[in-house]
Amino acid sequence: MKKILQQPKRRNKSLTKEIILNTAENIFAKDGYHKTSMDKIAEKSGTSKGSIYFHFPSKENLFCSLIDKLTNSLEQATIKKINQKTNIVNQINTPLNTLFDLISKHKNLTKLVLTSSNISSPIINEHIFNIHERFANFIKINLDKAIKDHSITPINTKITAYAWLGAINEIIINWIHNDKNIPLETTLPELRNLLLRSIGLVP
Amino acid sequence: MKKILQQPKRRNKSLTKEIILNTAENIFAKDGYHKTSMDKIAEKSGTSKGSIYFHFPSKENLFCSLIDKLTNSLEQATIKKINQKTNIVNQINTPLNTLFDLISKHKNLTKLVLTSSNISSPIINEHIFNIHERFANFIKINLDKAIKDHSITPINTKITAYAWLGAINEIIINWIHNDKNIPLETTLPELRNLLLRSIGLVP
DNA sequence: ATCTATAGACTGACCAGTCAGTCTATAGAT
DNA sequence: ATCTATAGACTGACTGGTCAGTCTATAGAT
Repeated sequence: MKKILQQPKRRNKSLTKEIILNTAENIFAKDGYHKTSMDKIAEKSGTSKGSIYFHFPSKENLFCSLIDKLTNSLEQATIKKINQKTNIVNQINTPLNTLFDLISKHKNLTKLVLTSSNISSPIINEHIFNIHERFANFIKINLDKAIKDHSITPINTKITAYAWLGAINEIIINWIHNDKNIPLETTLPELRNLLLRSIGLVP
Repeated sequence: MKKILQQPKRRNKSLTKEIILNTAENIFAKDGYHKTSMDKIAEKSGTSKGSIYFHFPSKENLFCSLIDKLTNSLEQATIKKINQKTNIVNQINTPLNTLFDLISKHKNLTKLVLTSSNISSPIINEHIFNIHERFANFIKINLDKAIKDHSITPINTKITAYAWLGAINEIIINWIHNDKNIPLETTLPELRNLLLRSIGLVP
């Protein structure tokens, strides 16, 4: 057996896990899932491959953990805002503002989440699909509420929710792609009006 | 050097190219970009790797050729339909019908085109982005026309076009994922109304 | 004889995941 | 206060496999 001196170990409990997550976040966001190797994450995080596999069972799992972390914070921030507002227009406006604001600050990550459909891993695909479902459901529930209290006329809220989700995604993806430093917020008024009109409200 | 007898060659000019394209289409659609190897395409098509690389310079190029072939036929079919119709409601309804009809018949391929964003290849990403742009532009031009002849009130047609594209995509992706044999057409009336309302028309 | 299409063995790079072993903090015994 | 023993965090060389792309040989057409 070879005997090669190891580097001195860090001793910070699972602060290492946090370091790995943060590094992975950056590299995945920059290079995408397939071009990111576990070796690179180990190198850039100043840890080691063994350490990564000590904290995460697989690359897929690490990736899903990341996506969860991100979408959870998005969801929490948006829910907090929507509950403060009473009328339907503000209920659309305010969370959309919050969403756009957060997204502007996490451009690469958003791209990662929005476009990681074709990773060819059933596990990840299912994960991403569930996130879409969660967000669509969030929209649906709020539309259902609005119908119940007669703020809007009855419509198929499931289809509407998915259509809205897709519309918002596409606007964001397009904005990410053209990084011309135009703030995402400039599209907000038009998009909001579009969404409002689509459920029969006149902005 | 080993000397192993080759199989007899096929002699069909560049019918081979067509065979390769068709086989690749099926495998890419079923397994996704990364899980599809050139060896598998060679094997399943009954040709060889050498033959594939004779007809296509790279895997990326083969994939892009495929996407082009598909989107071109979609675009052609849709354009043909839209030009026949005069009033705005039919101008939305008819091509949407055609689109949904074609998509229903090419479920796997649609999935392939709609979700191949995170392939981590700059060339393919750019290609896909251009296709989005082309489709959005197609919608935009028709909306602009409608504004010009006062069928609808002025709006930001670029944002609207991308929002529509995203909405339609998301509905389709969702339909593909839940393969419960529910025909895609059932979502059509609601989606069409949604789109119409979003530009200020009352269905 | 030359050109074109084809076959498939081969190369080289890359990479997820494993494993045998190392280091360090601390709990409990003395 | 000092001395183990154990747990748990960590290391990086290594393995086994994959796969895009290359190369040489060759069959048939002109």
